[in-house]
Amino acid sequence: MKWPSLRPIQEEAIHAILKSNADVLISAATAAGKTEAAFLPILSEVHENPTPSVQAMYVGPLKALINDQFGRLEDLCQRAEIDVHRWHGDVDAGKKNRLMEKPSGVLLITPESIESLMINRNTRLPSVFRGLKYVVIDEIHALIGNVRGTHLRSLLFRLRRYVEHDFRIVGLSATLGNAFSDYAEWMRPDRDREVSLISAKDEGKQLLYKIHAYTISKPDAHTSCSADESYKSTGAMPQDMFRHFSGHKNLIFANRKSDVEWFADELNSQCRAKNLPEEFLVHHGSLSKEIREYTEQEMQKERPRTTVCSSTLELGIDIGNVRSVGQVDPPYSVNSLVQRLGRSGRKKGEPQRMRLYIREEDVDEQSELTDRLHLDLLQAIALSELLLSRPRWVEPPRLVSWDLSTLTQQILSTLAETGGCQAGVIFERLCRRGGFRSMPPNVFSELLRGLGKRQIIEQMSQGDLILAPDGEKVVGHYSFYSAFQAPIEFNVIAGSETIGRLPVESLPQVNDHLLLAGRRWQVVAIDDEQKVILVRSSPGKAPPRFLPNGGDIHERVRQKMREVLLASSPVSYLDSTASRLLQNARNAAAFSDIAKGSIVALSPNKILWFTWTGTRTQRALMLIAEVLKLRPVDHHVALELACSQTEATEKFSAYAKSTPNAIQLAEELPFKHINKFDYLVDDTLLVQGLARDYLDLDGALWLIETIS
DNA sequence: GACCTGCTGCGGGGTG
Repeated sequence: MKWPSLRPIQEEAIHAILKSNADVLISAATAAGKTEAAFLPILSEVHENPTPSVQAMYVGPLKALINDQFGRLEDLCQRAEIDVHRWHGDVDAGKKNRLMEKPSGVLLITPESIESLMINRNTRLPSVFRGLKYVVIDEIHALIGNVRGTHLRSLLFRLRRYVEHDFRIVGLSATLGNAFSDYAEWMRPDRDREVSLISAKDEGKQLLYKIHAYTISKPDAHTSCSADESYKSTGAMPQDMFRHFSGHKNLIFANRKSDVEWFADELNSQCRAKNLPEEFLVHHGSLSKEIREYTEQEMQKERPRTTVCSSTLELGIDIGNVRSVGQVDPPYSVNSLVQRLGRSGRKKGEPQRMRLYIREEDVDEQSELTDRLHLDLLQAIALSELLLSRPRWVEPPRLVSWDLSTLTQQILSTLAETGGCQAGVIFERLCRRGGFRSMPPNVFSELLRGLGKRQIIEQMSQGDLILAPDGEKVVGHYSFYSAFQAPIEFNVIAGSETIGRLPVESLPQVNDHLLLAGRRWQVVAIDDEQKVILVRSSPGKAPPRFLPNGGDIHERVRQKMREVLLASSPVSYLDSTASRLLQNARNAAAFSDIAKGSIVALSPNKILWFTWTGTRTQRALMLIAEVLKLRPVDHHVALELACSQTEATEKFSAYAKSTPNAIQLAEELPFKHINKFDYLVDDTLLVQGLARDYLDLDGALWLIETIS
């Protein structure tokens, strides 16, 4: 390959893989040569001991990533005469059939396609995977701690049945943080193999970092101004963004797809006003594949281009050398801030550049206390402080203990794989020796009974369980293969071009204006049958609507926000507005005694309880306050309660003394169906899972103790 | 208060 030398992580990986029997985790920035680090030793071994079977399997979270890696691995493998195959939804059936008939070499695949193999190609599995020695999991941080990771882990355990000798796992990631043990636990719950860690040294890159703040006037409650109106009052922010980013190659991340569209349009309007070519592109998950690929290709060229994007460009898709990264509004985790920052300054000697843009409401003495604390700015500073701290802290993955939705999917899949099976055998494969180790046998039986009651599965006279006709329908539909829930969407089409998709729950009306793919449209017609929205070009503009879908914020981030608020030292990377707003927030905090106690009385019958805690604990507190009939309002870092301080303290203490239990509390949740297959599970079981994974009662009780 | 991801088999029509 004409490389002058190997990188240190590549040399280390060769030793770890060839000279030991351990599983391996490789942690290094994107484009640091992780794929080669894993595959150089693996391919050497495959080359020396060829067998008529797939010998190494690469699992990637994105089709685009698999396509990228396919090219690179083909280059490496050609000379060694090792076959490389890819398998995902866009690969044609002929190629798939050929692999099934003559399995060999390296297979690149998605978790969902492994699921489809289990169901549709089960008779071929022994010959295809008999000689499997290595499973390489790319971007492993994107899979651990969510249902997709639980799914993949279960599939890998199921696959072991077809493998002659147990395979080793090599995980690749750019942000492991200090959570090595969580990853090791995920990979080897039985600790039957060592897991060794190989991580690239911090290169000590120069970092240019700035937070810009803007005040926008609060939408007037009396004129009931729509959410769209607030977009119009962002003031000097788009102009500054244009000055900071035009003429170079950059990425600007926004938290919402509607913001991506809005800011791309604002920035391109400025190009037009200045008679410059439009240089701002868009990238997010509701755009058509063609438009996303166009943006990815444009970013690889030399021309100055800035892409406004959602988290789609956080993962390893190759988008060339990015000069600086922008971020509109504070992100939600240190993890994602690290990933985003890491997209800039990849060239040797280039600094990393990050600009955060924070929108804060204009406030005065009369404004609500929570508004006067400028919580978005505080969150941005808190995340920045955690990002800049050494050693750096990032959120550890949360290993979900009772994913009943994905277990249900795996039960149905096992029945399809085997054509019928004893309950005990399923329990053995999926739970006792599978991915769902913490599942007690009695809960598993109850889950099966629930599926029987719903006529999804049935028991034959000899005792074997099989799929009932309704179960066959669930498994037979192509949407079965993924463990995660996806919304129903309408395609947006202009002429013969598919632009993107919009969720059925928030469709526009005919004649409405719409921004999508960085262009302005008007809706011509909506076809409910075909699920199609026809649009044509039009000068009017309105941001598109997508579904809100809140995620979790870690408690450490909220604690850091409190620390920043109660400190008095200046923060070095703020612009003048941000400094002024931080000082105002600190003054408001001092004036309202937030430092002294966590409860602030707003009126005789209204208090704010500052909890500064993570989403799971806050959720539990909200539910408890509901149960206590305190009419709570969630301000994220605080609870607003309709009572006096004495009443709140008394009621919460009494609750804490009543030996509360998490399951009873979970029963109070208004919506219990969170994940894809929850509709096949009895509520009595779901609340047990929710009590473990969705609410943090212990954290809530601990906070209650601090106020009583 | 948010973002992202994935999947099949078949019929119809065009091309070599």
